[in-house]
Amino acid sequence: MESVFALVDCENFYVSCERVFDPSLRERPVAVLSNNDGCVIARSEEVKAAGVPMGAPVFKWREELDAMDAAVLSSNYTLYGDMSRRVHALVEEEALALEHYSIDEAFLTLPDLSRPHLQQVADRLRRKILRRVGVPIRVGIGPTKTLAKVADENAKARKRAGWGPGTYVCPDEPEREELLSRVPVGDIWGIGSAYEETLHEKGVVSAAGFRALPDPWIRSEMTVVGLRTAWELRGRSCLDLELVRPDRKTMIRSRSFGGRVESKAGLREALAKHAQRAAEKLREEGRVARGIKTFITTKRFGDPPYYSNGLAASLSTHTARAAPFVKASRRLLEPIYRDRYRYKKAGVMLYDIRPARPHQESLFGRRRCRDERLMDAVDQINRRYGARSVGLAAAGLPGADGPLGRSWSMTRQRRSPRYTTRWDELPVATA
DNA sequence: TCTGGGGTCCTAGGACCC
DNA sequence: TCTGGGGTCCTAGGACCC
Repeated sequence: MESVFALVDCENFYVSCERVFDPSLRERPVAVLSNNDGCVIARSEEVKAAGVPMGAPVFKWREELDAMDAAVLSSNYTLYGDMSRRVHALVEEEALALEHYSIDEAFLTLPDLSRPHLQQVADRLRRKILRRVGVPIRVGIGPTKTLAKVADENAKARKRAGWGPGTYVCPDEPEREELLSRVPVGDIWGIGSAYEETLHEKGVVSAAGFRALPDPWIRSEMTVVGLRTAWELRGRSCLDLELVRPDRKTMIRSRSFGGRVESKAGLREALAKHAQRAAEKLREEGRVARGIKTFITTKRFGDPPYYSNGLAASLSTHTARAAPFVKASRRLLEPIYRDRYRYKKAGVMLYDIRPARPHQESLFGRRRCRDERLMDAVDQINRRYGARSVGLAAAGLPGADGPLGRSWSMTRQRRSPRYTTRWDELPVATA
């Protein structure tokens, strides 16, 4: 059966989740912040209209946000993750097949019906999610993923202009050409700021202009990735649904510091925390890793001089135990650490990851069993009594001031309750 | 004072091998 | 005066995404 692609995109997802459970937010502008409460990563329409960009540092926009009486919230990923699961489950009921593309987006395939018919399907889906989850979605439909994205963008633009409910089906040629001539080239999925600049220099400003470029030029300037995008815009599908998520190849755990860290001891503690968390995550996923890279950086804005460095190593065996990674992170810090820099961020990356095959870790069978039981116990205690109730001393003691002191601590001061995943944080209805 | 965190893919170039 | 022609593997860097 012929099929078409649809993209379901939750509108201002994090803001919408917050508004489901706190109706007072529905009448107010809302911004949701990144970890550390540093940047704005989700904005209600009012906040967008005021010009606050995605990723904007909140301190720079404090006045604007205050002036419009915006609610400024810390992010609550537990809540968003659970809401995302609900949306995906309902969308799946309507789909031939579904790809969980991101926390707030899903690609799906639908039967290739007439355009008015597809429009009905999209509108029905939107009503259903709104009624049963409370989150408004947009739906864009087209013959390829990239054109479904274009349709979704168009649905957004039309809705802002007061023309539609937030659903749109990509038309056939020649109307499609007319639509693409109005899409700025930088708005195409797969064209970021660097390629946008290259294309502008060539005098190409619209999606229609881009897809008309000769293949060899696109291939040489933008690799096969760019070429696929052009073909998709011409209606030839090159990107399939990814029905099973491929196993991850790397895992990064990193954080910016609340303040600045200069001492080696401070960095050591931070890296140990990250290594420990990464190993914990590995165990959660039933995987083991062998490669580890540590990196430290002073950040890029102001505050010179800039320094950034990293170093990688391979352990003697695949593992998911914390201690080898913590030890390695300490060793790898030595050659890259430089005195007198004010470090802003540190992290570890694990690579060479594969599924754990039970009882194959190393020759030291007895030792391994003991360590495995220890890690099981650690995970159980942390699940029961809260994250990081126990851990390695190298990663600092909970609540104690290690070398990192307060500069480490992550601020998340305005997080809303985890309404849907914690019994003690359920919303209360009063009659 | 204050600027997120986590991923993927592709290419070029070097090391090494036969 | 002259520098093979393939391969593979690895890494760094650049591009993109949400």
